[in-house]
Amino acid sequence: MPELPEVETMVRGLRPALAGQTLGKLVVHDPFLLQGCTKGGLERRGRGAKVTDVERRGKWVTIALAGDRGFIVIQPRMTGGFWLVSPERLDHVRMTFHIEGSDKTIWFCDTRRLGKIAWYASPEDASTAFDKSHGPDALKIEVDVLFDRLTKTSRAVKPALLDQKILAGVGNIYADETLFVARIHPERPASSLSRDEVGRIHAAVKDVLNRAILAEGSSFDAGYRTVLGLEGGFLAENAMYGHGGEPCKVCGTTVVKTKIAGLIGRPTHFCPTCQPRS
DNA sequence: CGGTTACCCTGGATGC
DNA sequence: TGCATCCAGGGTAACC
Repeated sequence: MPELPEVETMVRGLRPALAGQTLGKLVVHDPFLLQGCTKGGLERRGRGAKVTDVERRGKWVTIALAGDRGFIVIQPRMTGGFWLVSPERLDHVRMTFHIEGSDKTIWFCDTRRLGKIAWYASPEDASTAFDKSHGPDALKIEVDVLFDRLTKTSRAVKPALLDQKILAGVGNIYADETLFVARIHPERPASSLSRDEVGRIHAAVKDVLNRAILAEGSSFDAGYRTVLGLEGGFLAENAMYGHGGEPCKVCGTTVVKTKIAGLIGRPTHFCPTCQPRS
């Protein structure tokens, strides 16, 4: 579930609760999610550690510990999320942080167990790992850089937008909304985009992501919730995801829900009139 | 090498 | 009711 706006919302909720606090203990409930560390090792690093900061990098949540305690990276992927209030499903709890000197607990839950929890010795090590698989953040990338990166590939523009190596943070919901706002067909070869078209994508991606952050992300079914267990409101105002078969809010044409090459199992929504192929 | 697909995992919704 | 199938916000390994 979580894309950039959901992860940003999580971090904004987590930071005041965690940053500056000391962990009485950290408990790994499901070692399956661990990558490059063990339950015992991570719990030992966490015990008595002071949290210096909580940040977002792309769709990663990073938790910096003081001194030599290292740097924790959590990838929520499809169904991961943090709770400052008791989660609805205790059987989906994968890790908990316990604040020293209080009875406060922060839960990390992940229904489908596709999320990852990694530990790095230093922020630099984590940055190296991040940079290997990610391009510039979608909220910070400059238009000329986006043009160079997008037009280097012959893939369709939608899978290119979802490729974290091109830019970091865009996921399926916001890729569809971005291309609708930019009036670009999702199957347009990325290499065929003009400067003007990439300029529209550049403006749209920031507009869409910032509006989604203001709405605290997108919630449907039993998926993503804020750290307080509330639903994000973006799907009440967006035009594409979840609106297949409905009239386009701009022109009234029926919104198409389909699958496109390069994106197995992921739906793509677009308006054939607002987003012509040519 | 670049593009595309299979697969990781779980549970809710839908269909027979 | 019970069982099979499909679907889902992400990402990576393997394939062609």
